[in-house]
Amino acid sequence: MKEKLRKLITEALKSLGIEAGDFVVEHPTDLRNGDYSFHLGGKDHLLHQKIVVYLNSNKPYYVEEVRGAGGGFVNFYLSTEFFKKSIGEVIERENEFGKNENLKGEKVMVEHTDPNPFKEFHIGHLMPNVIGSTVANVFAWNGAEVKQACYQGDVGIHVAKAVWGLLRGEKEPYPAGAKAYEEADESKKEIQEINKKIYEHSDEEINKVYDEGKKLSLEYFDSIYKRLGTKFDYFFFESDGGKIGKEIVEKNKGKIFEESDSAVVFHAEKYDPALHTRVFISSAGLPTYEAKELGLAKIKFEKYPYTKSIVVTGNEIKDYFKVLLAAMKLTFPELAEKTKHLPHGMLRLPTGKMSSRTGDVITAEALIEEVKKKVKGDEAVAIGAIKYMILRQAIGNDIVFDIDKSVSTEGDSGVYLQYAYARTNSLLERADSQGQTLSTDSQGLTLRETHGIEKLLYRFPEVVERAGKEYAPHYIVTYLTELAGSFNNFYAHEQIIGDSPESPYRLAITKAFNIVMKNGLDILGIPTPERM
RNA sequence: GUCCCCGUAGCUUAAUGGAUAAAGUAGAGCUCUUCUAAGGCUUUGAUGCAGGUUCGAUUCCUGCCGGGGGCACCA
Repeated sequence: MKEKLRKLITEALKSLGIEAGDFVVEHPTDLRNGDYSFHLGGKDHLLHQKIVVYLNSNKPYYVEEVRGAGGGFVNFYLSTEFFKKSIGEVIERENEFGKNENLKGEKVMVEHTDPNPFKEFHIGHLMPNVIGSTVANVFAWNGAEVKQACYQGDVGIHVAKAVWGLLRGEKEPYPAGAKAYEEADESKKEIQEINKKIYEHSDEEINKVYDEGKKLSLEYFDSIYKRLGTKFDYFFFESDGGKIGKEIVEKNKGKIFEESDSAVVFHAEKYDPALHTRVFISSAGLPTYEAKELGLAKIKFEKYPYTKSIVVTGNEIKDYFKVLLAAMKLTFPELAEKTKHLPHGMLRLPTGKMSSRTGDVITAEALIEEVKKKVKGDEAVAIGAIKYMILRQAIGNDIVFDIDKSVSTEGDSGVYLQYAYARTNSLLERADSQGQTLSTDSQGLTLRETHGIEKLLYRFPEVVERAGKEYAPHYIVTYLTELAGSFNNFYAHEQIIGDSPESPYRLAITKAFNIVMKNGLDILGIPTPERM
């Protein structure tokens, strides 16, 4: 639609002998200002008038009227015919409505969640998990072939800490190891020794403890993915990335990487003054996360030759990732170009609530259980509430998770959307059982009376498209919330004007709303209970 | 010290350089009693400060104030 109008405007300008220049077709925030509008800039009133007159006398069926407005805006009001047709289109395409093929042929890999074996899956992992899988869905709806990957830190000092704890029979191996590492020099040395042995796979006893612990950890993660509805296509491990990464760095030592204090580093500030030096291979000869990630990029591409690789992680490694990309640009320029880092904020809880027995770490499961308590044990509602809270705002900002707000039944919550969807299910079912039919012919209902629900429904595909272009799933959340509000409004208003509830047109709108809500929630990964 | 991110109604958040800065919630008032009131209507209320660019700035630039994060062997 947007493109059609853009073309229309360009043609109009051309036939008026005006340079097309830059203009943006957009939705006015206020529906009274039309369904679409554009602005030419400058303040040539005469020109402005000429365009409006021209467009009005050459308008296609889908435009009802073109009006000039103050400040040089030109507003398009779409026709009733268009809206009726769009409702029909929603119903016809059903669970395909909203999909487009903009990214057809693209192969996208989204890496997210990345929990570390031997450690807990805490609330911090919920952010990348929810954001990553939603971004993956959004790209799929835009026509791309999408694979989801999980990268797990199965080697490194944190693992050594946990193994140290396991070897001593500690009940909570990781916290015990972490504490000992900080507090006792002797333990620190032991842990570093273990770390090396894990890399080398050289000690029988450690291998046994390690393998068993890793297996248990992965099973534990699997159970959480199941609950959250996450589906990974690939699992990568740091132990794999490390090996290859180290080779890559060593091959380029003296060229890209330099030796310094017996470690191998990359002086990123040489290429960009805003960046800093980072260690790629430690003085103990072990690859750091930087080198591992370099190796990972290669492994990923060999498994799945992507055209785009998205890595979802926390904000705190934003600068580090820039350094990594700078290094990748020199080693694998073609991969660096395809890599996009998507940093997100932290998930925090209001202080004082939910202290965890294991210390200051709160597991994802504990949070889910806590939310469940508030919703009569309904897992689908609890998961939806959590996902909604994460997705409702722009990626990158911190979130203070307020449990009570997350399960609020009014306004801004996942429950509200799930309820709106479930409600239309029963309306449709009732109508169906009474043999009522739907029709997109308005039968006496005018658009004014329907309060603009159609004016939102047809926009769904645009929202999906924009969410993909800007990595902004929150556009979809905002849209669905607005749509649900509009539907309530529409429904309440129908009661007031006394129209028959069995109006075929109303039924058609209800059906269309039901479809869009379902599709939207599917993209967000929010469960859609049929009944509530 | 330096680099990056953030600062919008009481609170939580929106706003591809555009129109009277948008919602939810909280506050005030009103509304049904046949279909889910988990609803609807009305109302109060905001861009940290000072400049600059622009026809037009929450958005871009500079400085300041305030909060968070990174800055060599953790990830």
